[in-house]
Order: sequence, then C-alpha cells, then structure tokens
Amino acid sequence: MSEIVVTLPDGSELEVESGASVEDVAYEIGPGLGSDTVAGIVDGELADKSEPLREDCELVIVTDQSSEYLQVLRHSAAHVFGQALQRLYPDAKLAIGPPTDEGFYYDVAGVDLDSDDLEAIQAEMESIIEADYDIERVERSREEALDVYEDNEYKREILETEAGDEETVSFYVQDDWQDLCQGPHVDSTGEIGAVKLLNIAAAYWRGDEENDTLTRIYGTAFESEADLETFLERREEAKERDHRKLGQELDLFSIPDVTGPGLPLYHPNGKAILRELEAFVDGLNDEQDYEFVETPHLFRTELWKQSGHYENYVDDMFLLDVNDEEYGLKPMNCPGHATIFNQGNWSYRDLPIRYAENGKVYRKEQRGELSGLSRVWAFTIDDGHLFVEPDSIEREVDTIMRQINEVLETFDLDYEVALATRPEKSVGSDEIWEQAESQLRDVLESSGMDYDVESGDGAFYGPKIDFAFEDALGRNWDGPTVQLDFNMPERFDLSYTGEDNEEHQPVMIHRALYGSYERFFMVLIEHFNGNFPTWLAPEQVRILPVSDDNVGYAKQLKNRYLSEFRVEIEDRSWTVGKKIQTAHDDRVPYMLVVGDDEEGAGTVSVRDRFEAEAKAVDVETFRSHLESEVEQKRVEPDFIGE
RNA sequence: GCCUGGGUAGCUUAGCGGUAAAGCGCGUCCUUGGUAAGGACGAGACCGCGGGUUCAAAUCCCGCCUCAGGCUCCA
Repeated sequence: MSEIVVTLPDGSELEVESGASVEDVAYEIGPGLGSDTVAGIVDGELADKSEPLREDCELVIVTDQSSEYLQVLRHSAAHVFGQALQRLYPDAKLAIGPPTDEGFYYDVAGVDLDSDDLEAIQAEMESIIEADYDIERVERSREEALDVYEDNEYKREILETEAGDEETVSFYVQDDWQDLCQGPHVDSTGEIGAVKLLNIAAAYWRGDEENDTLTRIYGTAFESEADLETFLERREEAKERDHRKLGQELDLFSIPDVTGPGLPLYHPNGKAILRELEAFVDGLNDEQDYEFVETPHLFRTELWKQSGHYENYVDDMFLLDVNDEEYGLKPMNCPGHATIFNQGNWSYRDLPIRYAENGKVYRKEQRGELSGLSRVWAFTIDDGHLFVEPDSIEREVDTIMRQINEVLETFDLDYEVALATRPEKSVGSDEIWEQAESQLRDVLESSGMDYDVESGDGAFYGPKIDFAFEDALGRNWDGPTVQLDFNMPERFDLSYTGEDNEEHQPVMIHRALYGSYERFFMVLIEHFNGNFPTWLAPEQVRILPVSDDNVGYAKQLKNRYLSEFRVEIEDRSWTVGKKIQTAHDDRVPYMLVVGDDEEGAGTVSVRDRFEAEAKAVDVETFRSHLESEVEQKRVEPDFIGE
C-alpha cells in the first residue's frame, strides 16, 4: 500500500495509507475527533466521512462544531422531507434536494401540492426525526440505480450525465427509504433538532425554462428549536421592514396598476428623501469639478446603433415607432453624454471632462422580475461620464473610489469590492479589454483593498469595479460602480488634440455613487427600518401642542425658529398620548411637546424617536443642535444624551 | 416570459351563490388633554377589468390586467 500526505488546516501533514477514509484520518488525529466526525472537506469539497483518500490532499474534519455542519444537517433534512413526501404521496418523483444558505429545498414532480399540504408533510417529517432512523451510505452499481429509478426521468438523467462516468453511485438509506445522493449526511434522522417547511414555489428542471416545471418546497432545519425560533423571528423582522410595506405606511411611493408595472410614483415624503440624496451626490460631484448636463428620455435608434446598445441591449429596450421612424427610450445615459462631448472641440488642456446627470433610464425587464423599488422599468442613475487622457485613468478612478467610500460611510454601510471582467456579449478587441482590465486591477492593487474577481460580469463595453455593500439585515447589494470604456469613444469617434498637436482618443469612465436611486432608496428604507437619519427624514420635527390653545405658539416655532427644517404641527384635537403614538408610528426623529409651561417660558419639551425626553429646552439650543446634526448627516437623532 | 397563489372602502382585512362587514384613517360634534390610542355620530366600495354559467355572481368558469413567492436575469 502506498502512502499519501494529508495536509490539515493548521498546516501540519499526516502520512496515511492510500484509501484511508476521512473518518480513519480523524481517528488517527484523536479518538475524540474520530467519533465526532460528521463529514470531511477534501480540497475544498464537502465529502462523506467514509470517502477514501487516494491522493495527497488538504483535509478539514467536519464535526457538529463546524460551520459546515448545518449544511450537512439541512441536506439530511431535505432527505427527511423526501421520505415524508413519498410516504404521503407515493407517486411523487424526487428531482434534486440540496441545502442552501438558509435551509434546503426539494424539487419534486408528480404531485399537486399547495401551502396547506405543508403542515401534514411537516408532521410526517417530525415523526421520521422522532423515530431516529440510522442514515447509511450504500454503494450501488449504475445499472442497479437505473432500475431503482425506472419511473423517475430526473434521477435517470442525473445518472446518465453527472454520474455518467461512474461505475458505482452512492445512495443514502434511512428506514425503508433511499435517495441517490453524494452526501454527506448526519448519522441519524434524530440529529435534526428542528425543521420547518416555509413555502412552495415553482422551478424549472435544471433552471432551464425549456424544461419541465417542478414544484419546489423550501424548508429549513436547525440543531435546536431555539435556533429555528431565532431564524423565524429574523425572517419576520425582514418582512416587517419590507420597503413595500413601509413605503405604503410612510406614504413614500406607490406603484398603482393604472400607471403600469415597475413605474413608481414618488409621493412628497419619498421625494423629500430623494431630494436629499440627490443634493448629497450633486455636492460631491461639484467638489470634483463635474459639470451637470441633461439629456432627453428618447433618442433615434441611430444613436443606439452607434453606441452598440441596439446590438447588445435591444431585448431590454422600449422601442417606439414615431412617423415610421424608430426611437428608443434610453436604457443608459452614456450615448447622450458622449454625443454632448462630440459637439465640442477639445484640447488636452480641457481634459478630464466630467459630465453628471441624475438621468432616468428605462429597461424592459422580465415582468415576473419586477418587485417594489428593487426591480423597476424606470429608474434614475446618479450617472457620471468622464472623458480622460489614458494616463489620468488611475487618478480619476481613485478619486471616484474615494467618493463612493464617503457615500457608503455616510449611511454606515460596510462594503466589498470586485473586479468584473469581459462578458460573453461585448464589443471591442481583445487588446482593448486586456488593457482596461489590467488598469482597473492596478488601481485596486495600489489601493491596497481586498477584492474579488467576477469573471464575465463586466458591462458589454468595458470592465468595471463593483461595490457590494451590506445592510442592517446582513444582505448584500450592488450599487456603486466604476466602469472603464475604450469602446464607446471609438464608436462615437471621440477625440481631443494632444500636446503634440495630434488627434487622440479619450477614454470614457462610467460611474455611479449610488447606482440607481430606486434600489439605493429601497435598501435605505429597509436598512433603517424607516427610521431615517434626521437629514433624510421627510418630516424632521413634529410639534405637538398640548391643547388647541398652544397651536399659535407651535406655528410661531415652526415659522420663526425652525423654518429651515421640515416641520409639521399636529393640530388634530387629540390627546397628547395619541399625538405621541402617531408621531412614533410615523417615525419622526424629534417631537416637540408644547403646552402652557413651554409657551410661558419660551421653551420646548423635546422627545426623540427613542422615547427619551428633555424638558424646558431653550429653542435656540435645539435649533442649533438640529442644524449640526443635519449638516453632518449624523445617522441617529442625538440631541438627548449627547 | 414561465409556474403557483392572490386582487373586497384611502389602508389592513372578514365574507366565498341570495346586491356587502370590521378596525384604522377621513368629516362633524362633545371633550382641551402633559409624554405610546378620550367619546358620539357620519360619509366612504360598479367587491381589478371584460365575457360566460345561473332565476340570482364579490362568491363558479374563461380571457386580460396587476401583485406576491419562485425560476432565469439585473441597478
């Protein structure tokens, strides 16, 4: 028997006989670890503990303390689901049932399920868990496996494709039930502490819409009931924060049927926030010498042919026939900006030219994809296009990255960066792409930031750096982006006169600090749970007169002292308690309670959204605090307890 | 676009073959309140749109629009 070298996570190396299993190696390390072994990670791939090791490899032993344990457990839960389903519906055909980040799903055919059926299936699952069946791995020949799945075309397809080269395939058996599966799994069904079936949806076999539609049941599993409870509470919390619900409740926006899908209307409250967001980036752009431009929403398709959008983007464009001529709503702002550049005659002394526009664009996304503000047909990009000399690319990209950092820091958002490279559908030569990608790589390298490479995720005209930020619920979003483009300048024949008196082609940089206002707004709504920082809040202060007699004083405060802020007076004849309740529901950062005492002394009583109170506050003290809180864009109201 | 499930007052929802119900909000009146919901009365709905079945349709059937959850795609 030959020896192989197994490298462990701490870097140590272990010599074992070729063919030793993951579990054998674990026992070699220590008997405690051996008996705790659930599975292994061999060269990064999750493997069953009985997996024989035949070559030198890196090995991580998975125990119930490992982060991968949950994944294994959930995979087993998917099997328990499969068994439960087939107990209740013997005709059900199982397709695939993998674990996911949040749980597991199983795609099935041959059953007609709706959400009411889940309860019975879950009860069956619980009884399988209760019975604590051993889960055993069994090797069968491919022929034998094909016999097992005589009536299941999905499993047969897996056997003929993925397992096409294998002599034998593995099954996992529990009780009288088995499933074709590579594993790994936990030792017995009883290890699953808690399961919950969540919802039911449809999915295509292998994700291809040409294929059969399968019924997908989503569920999750945990080691304990308590973990499941925590998960369900978080889920409920995310539902409570849903921007569509808050958008309705806080009267921010609507998407009524009559206006068409994915075409949101911003109400005064929503627009108040958008105006602040616009002013913020407009200010940042002013600081970097951007010039503001404006372009129409509609252009002749000639322009889209010139830009390459007609070849590469028509499927997503709204086209209109106007007097037998074809026009298209703009899906991007760059061709308009390039055309503006082309109306001038530039020297190297003029560059970089930096154009900015909060430009509305239209993209005909698939109908089923539209959702609240996160996917819409009409959205606004805080767009910017720079026309630069090749040797100033790095400096400009670096400045943009600093701007993006400032934006994300302002909202208390952490982020990661990624370099997205050439996609399949693209324009331009290999040399141009290589040059562009290597320049972005250089900027990233010299910035010292960690970054991922996302192969094939670039725009059709050039590579880009994407910024993925994380919200309060731990979800990641793309938004800010910097894109390098050597192709559009060529297509539009852009030029400037160099120091050598020769014509040169500028490079275009496309960039956005938010990405789209719609999506960024949506993320902010959920990130802050509607509790916007004071500088963004549609209503920054609400004055609550104790009785109707104090309304006059309230008006005086609003008009004379607080006119620079968004202030409302609650003048309905309600009790103070009700006025406070309503102001909290409306998520107003500051309430000023004013009764006879305050009116007599010329003060206010301040209450913030955290329920903290401060009495007999001098009006000017409050006003100047508010001014600095808004000016510095502080994330939370901090007048009280500062 | 495809699959499944929905669309009932401004909002949230009940009703599911016999021409509509509640809470919140809105209006009027009483109350003038001191830090998380005072009271009374009232207005408000072609029950998503169009067709069909039926003596009778919000309710059953068909088509369309639209929303939700997914699949694929993306800012």
